[in-house]
Formats: sequence, C-alpha cells, structure tokens
Amino acid sequence: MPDTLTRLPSAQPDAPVQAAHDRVYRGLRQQIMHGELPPGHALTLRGIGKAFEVSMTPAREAVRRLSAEGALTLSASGRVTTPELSNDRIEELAQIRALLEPELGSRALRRAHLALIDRMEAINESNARAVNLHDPVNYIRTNLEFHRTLYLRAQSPAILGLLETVWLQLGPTMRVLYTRLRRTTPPPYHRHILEALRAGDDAALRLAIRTDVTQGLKHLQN
Amino acid sequence: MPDTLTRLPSAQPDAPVQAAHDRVYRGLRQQIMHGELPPGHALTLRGIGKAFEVSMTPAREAVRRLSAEGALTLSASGRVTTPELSNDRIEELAQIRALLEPELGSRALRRAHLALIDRMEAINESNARAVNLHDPVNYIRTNLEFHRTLYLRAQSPAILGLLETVWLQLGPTMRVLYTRLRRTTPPPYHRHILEALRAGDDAALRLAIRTDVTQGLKHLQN
DNA sequence: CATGACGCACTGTGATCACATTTGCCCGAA
DNA sequence: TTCGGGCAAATGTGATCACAGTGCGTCATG
Repeated sequence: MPDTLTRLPSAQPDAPVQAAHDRVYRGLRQQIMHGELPPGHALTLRGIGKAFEVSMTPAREAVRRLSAEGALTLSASGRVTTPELSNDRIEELAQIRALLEPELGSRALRRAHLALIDRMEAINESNARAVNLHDPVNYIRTNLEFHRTLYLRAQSPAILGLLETVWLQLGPTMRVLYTRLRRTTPPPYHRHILEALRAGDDAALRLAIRTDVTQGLKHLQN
Repeated sequence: MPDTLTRLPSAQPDAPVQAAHDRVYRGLRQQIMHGELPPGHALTLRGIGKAFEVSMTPAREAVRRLSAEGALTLSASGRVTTPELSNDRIEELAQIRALLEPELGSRALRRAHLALIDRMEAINESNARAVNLHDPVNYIRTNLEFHRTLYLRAQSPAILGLLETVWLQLGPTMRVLYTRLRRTTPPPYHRHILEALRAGDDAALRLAIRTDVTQGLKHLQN
C-alpha cells in the first residue's frame, strides 16, 4: 500500500484524488493516443504495474478499460498488445472521422470566436515545428490538439467522446505513418480550415476538415 | 474456485471457453442494452458477483469495461449505476444514430438480397407482437435486431461497433420511453425501410432510417 | 544445417483479505 | 415535524497469492 500521503487531497482543490487505476489508465491512454507505442507492441500487467508503481490489480483495470475502447487488443489468451490495424479497418476508421469531424466542426463554427482561431493558429505553428523536427509524437499531439480545440466548441460531448476513441485506435498506426513519411511541410488543409472558420463558411469548413482527415490516412498503403 | 468442469471445452466446438469476467460482461451488457434495468439502477460488485456466482474480481472487470462503453456510470466514490441521461445527452446520442445508421443502411443496400429482407420482415413481426403485449424488453430487443440484421450486411464492423455502444447507453432510457408510451402499433417507418430496400432506393432508405431513429426518441420530453 | 519436441519462465485469471470511505438510518434536540 | 449528528453496515480499492495456460528458447535428433 502506498504512502497515505498520496491519498490526501492534492494541492489543486478541484483535482479529485485520482484512484491508482485511473492514473494508470490516463498514462497509458496518452502514450497510445500520441503514438508513443508502435502497433503490435506487447504489454504485461506486471510490467505496467511496475512502471506506475502499483500492483497488478489497477493495471488490469486500466487495460480492461482501454481494450473496451479499442486502444488495446487482447489475444485469446489475454495477452495485451497495441492494435495492428488491417487496411480495411484503417479505412473504416478514417471514414468515421470523415463522418463525425465535419459535423463537429460545423457545430463549432456557429460558436467560434477570434480567440479560438488564434489559439488554433498557435497550435498549428507548434505542429509545423514538430514536422520540421521529424517528431512524430509531438506531431500527432499537436495535430489532435488542433482538431480538439475546435471541436470542444461544438458542445457535443458524446460525439467528441466517440471521436476520441477513434483517435485512440489510430494512435499506434499514426505513429508508423508519420514516422515513415518524411515531410517538411505541415498539413496543408489546416490553413483551409482556419480560412473557412474566419470566413464563417460552413460548406468550405466541412470540406476542408473532411479532406484533412482523409488525406492524412490515404498515404497509408501497407 | 469453481468446478474444473466449467473450464473444459464446451460441447459446441467453436464456442471459446469464456472467462468468468467475459460471461459477466455479456450478461450485464444484454440486460442493459435490452432495457431490463431502469436508469439510475444501482449495482454492487458483490451483488453482481453473487448473481453470476463469481468473486468481486471478475465483476469489477466487467463493470470497468461496461463503464468504458458508457453502459454504466461510476460515481466519484466508485458506486455503479445505470446512466440517467440528460435531455441534451439523449438528443446528442439520437443525432449520432441519425448520422451513423443511414450510412450503414446505405452500405448494406448494395449487398442486400431477398433472404435478408425476408428475415427483417420476420423480425418486424416479432416486434409487432411485443408491442401488442406491451413488453418493453422484447420490443427493444427485436427493434435492435431489426436494425442490426440490416447493418451487419454493411460489412463495417468498426462503425457497427461504435453504434452498439450508443445503443448500450440508450438502453435504460429506452426502457422508460417504451414503458411510458402505450402504443399498439409497431414503428411505422420499419415498413418504409423495407420498401426502400426492395426498391433499391438509397435516398429513400437513408431518409426512412433517419426518420425511424429520430422519431422514436423525439417522444421523450422529460 | 534444419526441424521438432521438451521444459521452464512468464503471463493472465480469479479468490480472498484488509482497509478507508461512503451511505443510510436512527435517535435526539430544536 | 424537521434538522443534524453519529454510528454501523455496506461498498469500492488495491495487494497478494495460487494456479493453469502460453510461448519461447534450447537442445537433441534427423
């Protein structure tokens, strides 16, 4: 049992005292979504437990939760790996993104204001830096942050939640994708998205988002 | 530890020897999706364990998995209940259905054959019987089966998987909905769906599905 | 050199237990 | 009657353990 100090309310008053399994869940989730792990990477409950300094029990619960979201694959014998997606599955997930994200963008458009667009602009610059440094993890992270910043304005938590599970499933695959291709320019359609936002043009925004989403994953022909 | 007999391969050769936590998961999942539990219904790990004749451990894993799918709600202190959805959340989930289901229907249309339509027709009759008997559980079950039978033909497992988690979240809410309203006629748009399928009319099918999905949940004004 | 069988280390599963927290209820006071 | 305090039962959490199945490396054999 860890020190009782870890059970005391944290310094930040609104931060709930997170349970061990939740801490493990969040840690693993971030690693997967940001593409820190390649597809097919094997994990063990004891290894996860050691990494987060907990026993197998919270590790197991975090794994169970993540596999329910499709972020991890369980073999028939219970072995845990990051998912290796077939081409069909990748295409299907891209189609889901192409279905949900324009809808979220459109909903956000009505509530968008200048400060939001400025923030997205700044994130996009971080994204461009990550491209120059050939840093896949930061590339994926800032790319998702760009999209999420917009979608948060849609005030549609259920749709966004669903979308995040799709992102999760694609995390390891995106890693190999962005590691493989050595671009030096940021995603071109981010500019289109920003322009459509400024213009308040719904149709253009939907098209730009759909293209951005589809484009990125099209390069992946196994 | 249960009898070792339960570990032996089952009589059906292709039925995998399901782990205890998986059996619990499937049992609870069905209860929730079919509307056997009202919203806000409280569950306990020890109670679940006793009901399925297992210890707390598999019960906890099943609950963790279901709550990751939105089928159960965990309070801050870890208490487990079926979700009580706000009106906003219900509308949002209905909009997701209205987004995904016409797409699945359209994909299935290209592969649909007469035997499929006949099967759907038969399910629809079971559905009508459930309406007459004012049997919410069988109503929900046959209604979902009607839709799923069609969507399975879409050959889009990722989208269908996502959609099923939406159905799961709506299960308890649908129970109160269908218990409250005392109709004697089956959902009228099922006929439209079948007609559009027979005619091979994509636009009509999309509209019929969207209307069927939206209609059902519109009656729910808290 | 290739191949297959053996065995051991490793891994997930489920039961059990101690513990801290929460919940619900009862009783007494205003 | 209503509100509040306190206690006991109930509940989730996490650690630990025994066990069975898996998988991989090794070694012997062809």
